Amino acid sequence: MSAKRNLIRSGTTVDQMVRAISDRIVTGFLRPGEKLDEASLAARFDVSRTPIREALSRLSAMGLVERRPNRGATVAVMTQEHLASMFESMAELEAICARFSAERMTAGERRTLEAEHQASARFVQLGAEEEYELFNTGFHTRLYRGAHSKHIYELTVMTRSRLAPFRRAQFMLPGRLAQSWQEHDAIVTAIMRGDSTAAGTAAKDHVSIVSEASAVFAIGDRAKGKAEPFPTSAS
Amino acid sequence: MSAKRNLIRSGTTVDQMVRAISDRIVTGFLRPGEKLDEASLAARFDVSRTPIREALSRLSAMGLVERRPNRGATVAVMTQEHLASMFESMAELEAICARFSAERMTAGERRTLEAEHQASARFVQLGAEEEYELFNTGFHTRLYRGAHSKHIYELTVMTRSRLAPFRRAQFMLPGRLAQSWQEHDAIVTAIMRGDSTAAGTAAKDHVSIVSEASAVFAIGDRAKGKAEPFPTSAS
DNA sequence: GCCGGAGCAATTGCATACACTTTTTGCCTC
DNA sequence: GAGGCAAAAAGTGTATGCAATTGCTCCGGC
Repeated sequence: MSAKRNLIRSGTTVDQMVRAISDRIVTGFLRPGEKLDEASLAARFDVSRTPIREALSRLSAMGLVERRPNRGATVAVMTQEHLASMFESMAELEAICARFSAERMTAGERRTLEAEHQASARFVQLGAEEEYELFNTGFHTRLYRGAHSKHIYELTVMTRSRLAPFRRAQFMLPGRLAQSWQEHDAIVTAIMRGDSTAAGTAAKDHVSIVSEASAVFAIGDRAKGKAEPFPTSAS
Repeated sequence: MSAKRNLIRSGTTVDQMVRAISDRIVTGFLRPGEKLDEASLAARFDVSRTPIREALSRLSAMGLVERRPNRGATVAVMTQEHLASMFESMAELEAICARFSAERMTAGERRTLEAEHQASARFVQLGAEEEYELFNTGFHTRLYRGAHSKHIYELTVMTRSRLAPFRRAQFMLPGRLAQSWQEHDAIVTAIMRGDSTAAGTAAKDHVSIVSEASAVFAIGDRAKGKAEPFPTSAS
């Protein structure tokens, strides 16, 4: 085993490969539609083809790469339509979670949700984007858990993780923090009232706005033709 | 390659293994929580461990088996709560598809949907369960496609496939065929009118009823302990 | 008698070698 | 010169062997 890889402390080799390849995909180092040759990847990361194959399987399940039998794997092409479709799905899923949360959250869950939400106002005042983003993730996770439906939770988390790369830049928009907080407030208020319809609507609107904000960035990124902003390691 | 396996007509070895293992899981031959030893499975099906490993990966992604690093795979335990949660999700997803279909289906899609639906009345009159089940799958698929949202489609199909084993027996209930057709009719009518709210509600109700019907069977099936109804090929 | 650690067996993870499928390239024919 | 077929090359799919991790058992100490 190469000494190099020992330094990258982490779990199994497959996990490392999954991370390594998905990183290169979401950062654009590997372009959509690009062919992923098993042997090359294996050589590139100094492992055998076996863990590469398994990593590609997992990435395929995640939707980051496409695999066709006997024809190898390619980086999944995320068309603008598909991206829109995923945000749309995300809005519907969040709406479901919010509705269910309004109906099913325990008193304790409601208290925690509201408390954390109120606490996050501080980050808005300070303009602490990092911290707010961290809180934001937790807030939504709470919402998903509050639905008390394991499968809905899984679907939602999966969709969110697939959208993650396209959401990164949203808080760079001026005033987005405060607006986000207001939207959260509408959701929390509805949930505290037990008003599932209002909670659903608020959640859907929240995602829709994020969607628009992100789409601008995602597409802007592409359109600008930022083709080579990455360290072309080795080759 | 053993001549035996050549007779089992199908794609790659991994596909066969996925089918074989998932069959044994959904039919109860492999019980929930049971350990899935790679070597044993490989010997059992007369293949090497490699395709078995990949099959287990896929089944894990499907949610049929659980895998822990260095600890092997076990048949996923599907609690009654989780099953209920999945049917609930299915109802919500179908509702979304129906709503979107009511809003977005093209004139052609609407025509086809209605035509096929009307044609299926014949299967009900004849009591042709096999044919109706086949049509039924197509009907729902049309609904999912009609939503014109690739990601929603994927989520819905995925959830449906995970529920498939628990739905098989539903049409064995007396009068279920006619009732199913009536429910479909409500959905189709709403979609033809472009009434998304009504379509969503009708679709949700439809799944809820299927859910109740299936739950009875699923649990009954297990309790009866149908352990050995399968052609134990070889060995 | 119970708890803890070291050694051993069993099983998973990774590497390499071989087989089969697909694709490309070059040659032959029209 | 263009089209098609065939053979080779490239790349995926499967098998097998070895390394590494886990869990168990057995022995020793408290």
